[in-house]
Amino acid sequence: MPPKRSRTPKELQPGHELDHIDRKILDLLRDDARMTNQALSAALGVAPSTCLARVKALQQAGVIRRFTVDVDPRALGRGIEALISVRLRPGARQQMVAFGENLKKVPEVTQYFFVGGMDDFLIHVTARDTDHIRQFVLEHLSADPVVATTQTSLVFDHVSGLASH
Amino acid sequence: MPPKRSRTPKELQPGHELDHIDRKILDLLRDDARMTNQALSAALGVAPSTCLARVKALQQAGVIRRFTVDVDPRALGRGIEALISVRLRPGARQQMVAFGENLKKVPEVTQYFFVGGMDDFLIHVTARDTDHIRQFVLEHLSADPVVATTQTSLVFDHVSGLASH
DNA sequence: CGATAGAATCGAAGAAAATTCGGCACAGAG
DNA sequence: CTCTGTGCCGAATTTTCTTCGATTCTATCG
Repeated sequence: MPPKRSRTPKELQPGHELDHIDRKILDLLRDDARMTNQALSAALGVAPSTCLARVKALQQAGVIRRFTVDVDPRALGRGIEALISVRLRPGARQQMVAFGENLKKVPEVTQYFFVGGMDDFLIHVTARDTDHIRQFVLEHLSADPVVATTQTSLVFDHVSGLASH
Repeated sequence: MPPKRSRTPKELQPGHELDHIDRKILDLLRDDARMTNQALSAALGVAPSTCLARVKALQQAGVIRRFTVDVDPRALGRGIEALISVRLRPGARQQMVAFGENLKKVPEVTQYFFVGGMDDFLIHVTARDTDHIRQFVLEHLSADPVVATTQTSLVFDHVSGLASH
């Protein structure tokens, strides 16, 4: 029998209140998700088995969406970052979801926001150089008929993964 | 003797070229950083010990900056997100670094960008409700003498943690 | 072409950690 | 007070991690 992988729900289960131990777990795992369960339980003052059950419950409830790694973009040959504001054509507002789905498949896109206000999307991209960014805008944005306007800003510094107590 | 924790350099070491195996490691760990070393090595077709050495080298070289968890903000009572553009006073451009440092300490701030273009900063915040956002802007931005203008946009959808092949 | 030094990989053994599970303690309901 | 459900504990089991010497690969040099 294959080792059954416990299914993590995509959606956050409602009604899952977090106590101070849960919050401390999240805080510690945010800093180091590879911390051993023993070290975690010791820092919390509970038994390892209890701690493990907590973490599993947090995953099961969708509080922890996933464990991941923070990779330096420069190591992947993406030394430059940009933020691109995109406004869609007024008539194409129904294709916003589809537009977002397409963005997920583009390797240069690391994250994007669907926002209210003047613009519709804000896209965060990583690239080799400015030419690479220009190529991305031309190929994936300007060429798309639903896109009305774009505005690109270079990122000089990006700080992420901050605590949320 | 306490188990000495191998120090991970803050800065990316130059000259660390990634081969296709390294890239696959990063891809797989991005999806599930808690994947066992055995499963990882099996997916790569190398021995567990080799795989472990690779991962350690990637950490040591600063390619992997850290292992972390993706937590649903709603679980922490932060059901609403916003992006806030900030322009600083022309005379206070030297205090930009200090401004960023202060942002790191504010719990509502999950990430921020220091950008070129019309605005100087773009801040991503999570909050309980719109009043909470308004309070954040008043307390941490409008009240700061170096801040010239702000513009807040609500986030309807946020997709992050995309692959970067 | 062949030799050699260096680096990377492998495999197995020992150490450490995760996981399971039966029992216990506590809180709330009846 | 008793019952019941929930969460916690801790030891035994299973799995995984980690180390290390031997081997293979690779690129350079004679």
